[in-house]
Order: sequence, then structure tokens, then C-alpha cells
Amino acid sequence: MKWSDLSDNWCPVARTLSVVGDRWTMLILRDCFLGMSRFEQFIASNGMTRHILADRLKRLVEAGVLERKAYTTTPKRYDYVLTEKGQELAPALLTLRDWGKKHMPVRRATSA
Amino acid sequence: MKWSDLSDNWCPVARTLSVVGDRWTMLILRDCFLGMSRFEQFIASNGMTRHILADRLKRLVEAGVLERKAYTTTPKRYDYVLTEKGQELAPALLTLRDWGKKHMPVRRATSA
DNA sequence: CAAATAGAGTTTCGTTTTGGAACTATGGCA
DNA sequence: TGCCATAGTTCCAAAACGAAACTCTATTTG
Repeated sequence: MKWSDLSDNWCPVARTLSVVGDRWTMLILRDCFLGMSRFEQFIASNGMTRHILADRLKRLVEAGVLERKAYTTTPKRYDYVLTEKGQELAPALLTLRDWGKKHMPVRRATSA
Repeated sequence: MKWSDLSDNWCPVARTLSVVGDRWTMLILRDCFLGMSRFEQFIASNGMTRHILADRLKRLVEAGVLERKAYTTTPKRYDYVLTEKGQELAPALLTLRDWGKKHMPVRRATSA
């Protein structure tokens, strides 16, 4: 099965995962909830590579989770901000955070 | 950054995603919550390939989310059942389900 | 003015991961 | 004896990914 086929799956969990179920998307959204909105901020925050970030941002905008708002015209540059639909992923992030706090203790310190 | 490095990330969301943040794991867990426990059931339920399922089950057992319990000895066969730690992912699944119900309407019917 | 810096991507290339399918292994059953 | 069920494992080609370099526009600095 192709991953993209999940968007029309009978199961609402699967349909959600078709948008946020890959390895990096939730971390981008976490950063959005922490107040970040720009390409270089996301890059600095979670160590993903540039073209993967570009791809994920594009998908999230297409999915209506983020909105791409120009903040300068020359050159064109954009803020990526949560839409209403994106905001409503907050409970999901919070449950994931709570589970991590309880069940995934940190073994050693890391920089990133 | 390697995905495996996330398990020691400062952020509890990232640490959670190091276990359940890939493309199929959450769907396996959904099936567990729906009462499934065997290899062929998971295969029939969500169309993932056999060796990816085998890999994910192994990781989930290593992570302490599932437990591998023999239900026959010859040949050795196993049920994969949620541990306490796994059970506590229920709230996360529920928030993902709710978001999908609200924001990801089905466009066309699918079989799987 | 030339050169360096900053922000936001895009391209290239080599390595991993994945999807698809076939193959293996063990035992029950007709 | 041969077929079926369960649970994997192996193989190969295709897709995704990580790392690094490159592009483009404009601003700042020497």
C-alpha cells in the first residue's frame, strides 16, 4: 500500500496519519506551537535537512495545517503559521508529550 | 540528524516520536487497541508489507510497548499484546482519531 | 563599490528504507 | 503424501533520506 492512499482510509486515525504520520512533521508542528514560523528556525530547531523541511512545509500547507504568509515581498519570504485546523492538533501534541515525559526518560544529555 | 537520535532528545514529544513516529507504527497500535494481536491479522488489517511489520513489531517489543507472548510452542508463535506502557498510548490514538474525524473527511470509499 | 552575510530554498549524489513478491520453516489436516 | 495456515526472511528495484554544495535576492560591512 502507498502511504498516500491513507488519506481516504475508513479509519480516522489513518487519515490523520496521512498528514502528520511521517518522521518529521510532528516536530515541525511542535516548533510552530513553540512560536516558530520560519524556515531557518525550523532548521535550527530540529536537525532535519533543508529539502526535507521544504517538502514537509509544502505538504502541510497543501493539507491546510499551515498557512504560508509573506512577510517581505522582495525577496519573497514567508512565515509558516498554524491554521485553525493546525491549532486543533494541540491536544495530540500534548498527549504525545505527556506519554514521553512519563515513559521515555532521557538517558544522556544532548545538544539539539 | 539520524532518527534514532531522537530517543534522547530534550523534548518529550520527540522522544515519543522516536518510538511511534514512523509511518506504520501507530496503525499497528490502533489494531492492537481494536483487539488484534497476531502477525497475519496486522497484515490483513493495514496493507503494510511483511518485513516492515516484522521490523516494527520487533522495535515495539524492544521499546516495551508490546509484549511477545507465545501461544503455541511447536512451532513457536506469538501474540503481540499491549503492555501497560502501550495501553497508555490510548489518549494519543484518541486525539488523532478525533482530529481525523473532524478535519479529514473521506472523499471516496476504499476497501482496506 | 566589492565582498561578505542572511534567508529560503533547490540540486546533486550516495546511502537507507520501503514496497512487492517470492521463498523458508514448522506443523495440522485431508 | 500433498496442501494449507502461520509467521517470518530474503531478494531486488524504487522511493525517500542525509549531507553538502549551489542558487537567488537583498542587505550590511569594509
